[in-house]
Amino acid sequence: MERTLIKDLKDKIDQQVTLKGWLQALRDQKSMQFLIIRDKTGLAQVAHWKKGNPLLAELISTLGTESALTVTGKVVANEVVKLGGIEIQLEELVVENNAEVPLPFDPFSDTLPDQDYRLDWRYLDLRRERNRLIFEVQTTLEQGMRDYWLANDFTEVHSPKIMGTPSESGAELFKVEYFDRTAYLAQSPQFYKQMAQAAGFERIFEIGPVFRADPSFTSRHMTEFTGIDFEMSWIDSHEDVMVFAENWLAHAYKVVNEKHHDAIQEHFGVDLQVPQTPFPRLTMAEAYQILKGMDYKLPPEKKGDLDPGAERALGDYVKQEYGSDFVYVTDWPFTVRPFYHMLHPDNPTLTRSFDLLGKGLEITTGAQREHHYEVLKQQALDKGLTLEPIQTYLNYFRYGCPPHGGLGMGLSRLLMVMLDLPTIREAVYVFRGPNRLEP
RNA sequence: GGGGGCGUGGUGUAGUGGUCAAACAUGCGGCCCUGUCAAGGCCGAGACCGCGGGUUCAAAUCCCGUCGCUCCCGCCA
Repeated sequence: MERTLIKDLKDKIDQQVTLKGWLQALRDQKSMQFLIIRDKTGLAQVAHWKKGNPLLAELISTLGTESALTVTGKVVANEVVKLGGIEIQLEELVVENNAEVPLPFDPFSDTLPDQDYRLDWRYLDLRRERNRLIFEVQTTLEQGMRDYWLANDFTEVHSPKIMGTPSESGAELFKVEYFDRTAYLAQSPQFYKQMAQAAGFERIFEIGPVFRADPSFTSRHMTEFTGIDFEMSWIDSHEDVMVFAENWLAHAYKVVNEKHHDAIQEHFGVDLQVPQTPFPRLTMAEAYQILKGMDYKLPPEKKGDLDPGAERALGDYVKQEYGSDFVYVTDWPFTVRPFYHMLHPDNPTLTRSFDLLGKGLEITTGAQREHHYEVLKQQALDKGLTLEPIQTYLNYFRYGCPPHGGLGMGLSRLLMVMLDLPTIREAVYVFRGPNRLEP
């Protein structure tokens, strides 16, 4: 029999239906049994009169909560039932998969175990509607991003994640055995994005895994995460990238808002708003002035850079001054940026680069890239790199590479910002950290 | 990698030198009551207080080490 979703039961009064879902609660009484069934669309009460089928009653008594069930019965309107005034009179029950008793923890309890313990039993934690919503939002968010890219002539690429040479610094790379030699997991698709520019793709994006061997124990770091990257040719400066990015992000927010606004409000207490464009922009020099005015003291060794506290302070500042959750911080010193960021023609100590902060959290780094072979080589040397290992990359700039720029964004960090999540471990399907390889 | 905090039944907590062979909530088992619906009532099982060492007449409680978790910093998305 065709499955009926719980949300559609109200249209099936006096009909026989089949529900498929989990046993949320069992109230096993003397003459009656009540099974609360949950599917993705809601909860429904199933009633069973024990004397009508004593054998079935016995089976029901053995069920553990969270068992996976198929239930068939007649839908009746009954105003006594507090759950929507509807119940199913049980006729048939198939136990698809009984749940052992006791559960490692009850996902629907008022008090939840520590998050680390819940990560051990991630699939149970994900049964909570709130957690499923995060990934429904993520799906819609990515769809909104893709819509916008596709409408603007972007091509999707999938770059390799196994690399033969440590590309940038090499400090945070995972080594893997590769037959009889060593390979590395990609810590960024950066070089391959730029290869597509040299290839004449003009505009490309990639959503894919990124690996960082950072032993970071914070609420916003992972050793494997999903990177959202795009790169575009024929730009005049990093400003072109920022303009595209803010409109792209606003579109993605709009799509999410249209589909999930009320659910997000209900589960996260966030009244989601589509961000106003353009986002405020602060040069690093301006950011320093603002921090000074706020009496925020940066550690002296952070010269030219921002620490997380400074980022939070700037986030507060733009919220107050501009009512914006987002702010671009631009024109970072070359000393704190990678060698391939383009320098400002009128001030070669600064780069044509930007970070995007969302509610004071760094979610994006972007820049115009240096596309002149000789200049790029010199910048690499200035950073103390040897050219030989990156020669394949440098070659992209020898035979007609257009000016270009782009950015990289952390998908889970964006979700943290969007849904006000306290830790990235909630924003990712399965968390990977220095001490977490399971599940 | 550096610094702080925490580690008590399945889970969440209380207890910070003796009155703790450890309490409460929830969950679990049994019984009672009941068309239940945040169900209620009674009874019961379940923790050598992360692990190892030390101080003390006495340690869940203090000290040292160790492991785990967590937060902040560094690093970044």
